[in-house]
Amino acid sequence: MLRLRATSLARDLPWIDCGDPWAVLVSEVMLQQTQVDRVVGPWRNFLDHYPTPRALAAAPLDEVLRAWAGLGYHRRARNLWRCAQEITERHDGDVPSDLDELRALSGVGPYTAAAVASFAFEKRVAVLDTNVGRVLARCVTNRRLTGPEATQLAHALLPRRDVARFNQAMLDLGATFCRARPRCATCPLARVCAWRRAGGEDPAPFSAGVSRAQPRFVGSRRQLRGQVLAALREGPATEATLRVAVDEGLRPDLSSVLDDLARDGLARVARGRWRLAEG
DNA sequence: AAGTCGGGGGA
DNA sequence: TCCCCAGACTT
Repeated sequence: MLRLRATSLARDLPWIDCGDPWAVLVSEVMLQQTQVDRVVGPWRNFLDHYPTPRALAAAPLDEVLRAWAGLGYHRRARNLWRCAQEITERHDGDVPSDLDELRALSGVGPYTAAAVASFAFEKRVAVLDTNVGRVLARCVTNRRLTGPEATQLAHALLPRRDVARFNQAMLDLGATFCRARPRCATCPLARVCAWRRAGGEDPAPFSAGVSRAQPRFVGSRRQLRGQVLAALREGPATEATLRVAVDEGLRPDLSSVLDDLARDGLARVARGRWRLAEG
């Protein structure tokens, strides 16, 4: 049985034990596929602007997208904005504590729902992300796990109490030692790690919850989307103006990317001028 | 099951 | 240069 105890190895992050479910929810959405170091600053700024779900729900989307600057994955910002409206309407402005009610919110998937339920409400649920996925595959089982296997195993490992602390410790282990490229030399679990003891190939790749490799970013449509949104954050612009503002090699995809942004509800065009969507 | 979606830091 | 990141959603 894997046993973890609180140690000085735990990371000290501002949303831990902050006592505000909304602040926890915002942090978890920002942390989707985004490193901790990149989230801390924008998280403080965002909560400064939108301290409650009602405050975010009442804001125009273009303003929210400007507050999102630096985080990427801009559909998360729109989803969080819609999420705030759903919380305001369905839950009287309070972040729900029920796992299924959390899961029903826009932009809240299995990971985020479990994280908020555990970290904000002390619910007895396991969080499963890329960090935990690697710890389960390597340290606990030395096996590539299916989704149901990983979910069941993560829950079975939960201690009777201090569940939030346990979940946080699993995340910290994965982020500090059991990384994609593991640092076994200093890992506190190396002695009991199933993979270390057995040797052989790394079971983590393609195991449940573990992030998959992404296509290259430079030269991609994603890069162009980012450049277009950066330009639109400054104000409305014609397609011709945007074309000059983005990298030359990306220009052939501009019209297509603008259509995508409109379809995603992030931008709109009127009388030939593009701008961030207000809602 | 596979694609799509940011952008910067580290090796 | 390549690799990685506290996932969610669409097709």
